[in-house]
Amino acid sequence: MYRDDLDRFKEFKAQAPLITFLPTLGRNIARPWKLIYYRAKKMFDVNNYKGRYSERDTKKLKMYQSLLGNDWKTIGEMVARSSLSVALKFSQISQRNRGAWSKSETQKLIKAVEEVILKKMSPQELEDVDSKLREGPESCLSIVREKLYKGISWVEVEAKVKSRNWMQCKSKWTEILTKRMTNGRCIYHGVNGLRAKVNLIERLYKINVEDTNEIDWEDLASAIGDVPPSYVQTKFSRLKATYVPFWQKKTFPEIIDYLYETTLPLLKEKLEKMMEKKGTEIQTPAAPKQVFLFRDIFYYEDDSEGEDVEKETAAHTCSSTTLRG
DNA sequence: CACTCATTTATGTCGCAGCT
DNA sequence: AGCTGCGACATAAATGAGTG
Repeated sequence: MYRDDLDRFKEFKAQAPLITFLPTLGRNIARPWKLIYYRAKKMFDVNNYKGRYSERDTKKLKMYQSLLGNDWKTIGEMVARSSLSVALKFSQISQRNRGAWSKSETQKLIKAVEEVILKKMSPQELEDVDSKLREGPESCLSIVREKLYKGISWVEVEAKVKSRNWMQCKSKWTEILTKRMTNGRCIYHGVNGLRAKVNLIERLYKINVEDTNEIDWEDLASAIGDVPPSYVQTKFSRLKATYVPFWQKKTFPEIIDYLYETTLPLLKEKLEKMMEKKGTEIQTPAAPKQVFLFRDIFYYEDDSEGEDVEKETAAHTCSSTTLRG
């Protein structure tokens, strides 16, 4: 709903002065006036929404920063960007690595995430961890699912990893986590991938919501398997972009309808063909686990490429499944 | 070897909370 | 009251893998 207002807003952008428009807007949005105001302000900022930085912009930015320090406001004006944008961009380019993650960087990341998560736990929980540790050397430390991807302070992680900025860290972590949560199974590959897509579309159609932000991705994840919610989001984004023409001009329900009516049959057909050919070896998506063993997530061997590193001893609590059809 | 689709990486925006 | 910080998101771009 906020989205719609935004669009409405944009149309007015050219003609109506902010003052006359604001009260009208606020009336039918269920948000504090303050938030509306700041939102609006951003929207009316001509230096916002400028897309990617060109080489030249980047250079200029670097130069101005070395001249002016972190005076983002001024710098923003000079390169015609919002101060926010400029500050973020700088954190991304300043003396940081780019490209593929090295092994040691990855290790550092995992460690950093672990530390940050532990640090954030309540004294109570820490107590538990402690006593568990005392019980036995390799007793089963476990961690609640959500803690693995929610509420992590990425800025802290960035500080520990050093060579990457927080956003890079976050993407990378999602990737690692997805692998480890699914035990390295290729959940979105070949037949499974198709199955997952079909599931996803059907589920989306069924829940019948008006807007993206009403979707419970966590819940939807079971359509694909035991993955973090952000993974599902990415997949949906992809699905939409590859199959729905002009999706940018469509509303959310329109997109879903298109996927359901047009894309779904297509995918199903493909799926059938594939199953004939290769025989059926479909994996039912694994049921989401509420709790994970620490050692299943935070380990430090290189599982970089290749197949899943062998896990010694399946753990008691969680490992029940490797569902094969 | 080019084409297609998946995966990984990069980069911009959103919106709430909390600080000054 | 006005800002700023930052986690959550969305999506673009680059790279890689599979296949006819």
